[in-house]
Amino acid sequence: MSGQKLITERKRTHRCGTLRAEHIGQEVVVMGWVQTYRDLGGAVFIDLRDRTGLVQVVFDAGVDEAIHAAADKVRNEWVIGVVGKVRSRGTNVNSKMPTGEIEILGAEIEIFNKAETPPFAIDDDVDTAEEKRLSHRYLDLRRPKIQQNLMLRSRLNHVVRRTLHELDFLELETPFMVKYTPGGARNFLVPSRLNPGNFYALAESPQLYKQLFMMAGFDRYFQITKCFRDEDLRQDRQPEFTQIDLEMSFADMDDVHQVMEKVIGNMFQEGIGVSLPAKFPKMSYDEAMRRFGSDKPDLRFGLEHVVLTEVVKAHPNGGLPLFEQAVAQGGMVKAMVVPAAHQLSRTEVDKLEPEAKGVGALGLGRAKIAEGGSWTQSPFAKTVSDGLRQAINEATGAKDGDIVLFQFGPAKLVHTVMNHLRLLLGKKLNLIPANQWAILWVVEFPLFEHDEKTNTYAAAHHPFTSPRPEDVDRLTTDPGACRAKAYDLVLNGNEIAGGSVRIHDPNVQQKVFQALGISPEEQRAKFGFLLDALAYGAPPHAGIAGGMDRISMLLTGATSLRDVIPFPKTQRGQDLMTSAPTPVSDRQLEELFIKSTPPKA
RNA sequence: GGGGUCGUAGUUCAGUUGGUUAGAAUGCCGGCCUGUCACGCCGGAGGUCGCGAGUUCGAGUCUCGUCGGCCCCGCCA
Repeated sequence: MSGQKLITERKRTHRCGTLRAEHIGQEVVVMGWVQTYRDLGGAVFIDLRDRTGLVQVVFDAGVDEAIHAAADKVRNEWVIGVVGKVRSRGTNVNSKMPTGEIEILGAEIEIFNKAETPPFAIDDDVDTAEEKRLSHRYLDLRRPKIQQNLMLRSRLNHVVRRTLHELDFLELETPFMVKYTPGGARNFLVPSRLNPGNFYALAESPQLYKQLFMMAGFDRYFQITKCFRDEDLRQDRQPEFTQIDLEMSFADMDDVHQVMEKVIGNMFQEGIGVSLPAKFPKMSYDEAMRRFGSDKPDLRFGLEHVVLTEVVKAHPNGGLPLFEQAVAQGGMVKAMVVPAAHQLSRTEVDKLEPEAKGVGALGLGRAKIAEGGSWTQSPFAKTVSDGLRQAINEATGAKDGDIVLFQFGPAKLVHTVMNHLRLLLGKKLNLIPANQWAILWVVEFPLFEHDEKTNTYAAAHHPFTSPRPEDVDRLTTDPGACRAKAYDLVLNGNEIAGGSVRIHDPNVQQKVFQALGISPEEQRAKFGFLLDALAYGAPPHAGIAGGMDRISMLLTGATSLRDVIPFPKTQRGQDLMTSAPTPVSDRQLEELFIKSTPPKA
């Protein structure tokens, strides 16, 4: 009853979850793991599991005493093979199982392997601590839901490859071990034994290499590839992650958008049967910040922001000195209306204040609109002038019973806090509809970000991003006002792709470097090879990189990246199964000419 | 670097004001049972209360530290 005969001679004929009424009468060979066994004395029922699902096998003592005795010993998670005839369950159909119309009458059983009792049940319903799941990831990966996630991801990979091949893209590879360049995300470093004291960096992205492919004439490149960033982890951030990376020559922004719309559209259609619009709507960065305080707005619900800066300016001495002060200092004032219908209580509003403070706010201004448009439950109620109050009511559209939340101060902080509050209330008030997909391009990003402390500019995307043609002259006069030919793809409030048109004109590139304060020596040291390549005949080119993990997460309905990555790291970047990273021996370090000086415990 | 939260049986959790032998469900082991599919019934085993100090006559419970999981801010060109 045990051995390997089913493997060497009989071979598997079907996968468990695929059997249906049409197979009735056939003798089948199935193999898998024991999900559950139900021993009724004279009959043993076993639900056998493989990646396609479950099928019930019955071992009947009345039919075959010996096989029943063998099946009687089987336990959960044992790996077995079964030969038997598919038969109807008659009146005992289980409508909850896709295979519930049929069962296999076991005629032969082979036990490939016994199993220890698993530390947690292999079941989607079991709410096991993440720590336990990750330390026994090979068991966690047996759970049907995560298997379905990874099977969907496999299909998505296939769809991406097929779509891009159809569009004449070449799948080309780039190195993981690359030159270290400062700026941007922290790099993981790899010591070079052959070059003592020198290090490679693990690639943050294939960015420079894919541009070099364009300069080499490959015209259209793509790759589904790992990227590495040594930054802190989040629910939607892992230190190694997968990008759908592509680049195309003789292309402008719209060409990249069309390709990506096709790729994402096919992923939705073939992955989960959802049709997205052929073209995705566009929104400018400025509009996104103004209306939502975020460059990745979730358009599935309202609670839009209203900028009141101009309203405050138009009502000098309006009785809200804090608002006026913020405006006078170059800041902004924003409001958000929570309609009366949501019945947000005073206590609930009070609870928002610590939330706002948690993301940097000094406080949370609020007012409840009473009959006739007056304000109550508000620190501003007594001082605000009738004129300013009415103007704010009008600008925000706030009506009787509505609650208005305010923030004022530096624009960046106001946006951050109001965005946080909007997302928080969206969840709290159940405003986010299920099964809805809000996708859009966010375009016209600033080319540079200004650093207040050092009064310098940094590349908002990366230093090879092309400014809009009409902004090229401003590179030297007013860098802060330059807009980039850069774009992000946003789905339900998640950034799922980002890219840009690249600079192919060495003169423009020089101006950008100047604006960034990167000296010619520094340019050579960091990007010499790319500048050389630009000088040898670079085609106009543009590209984008999509976050495969995040896209998979959204399409599977998972709430964490860890549910679509087979072997993820914890928040501290550890692999609980292998316990990586670990110390290494002094001898290994010596060989690499490295000294390690971890802080003492 | 900072904030929040959690850690008790294999698992998920409960555990009162600090007070007898730390409980439940499920899983596991044994027995019975031929139509179960959350099978049922009977019986049994199973605990460094994350770890270390401290307070106390007495700590799962209070204090401090530490380790780890998760969420967030900073960070992620």
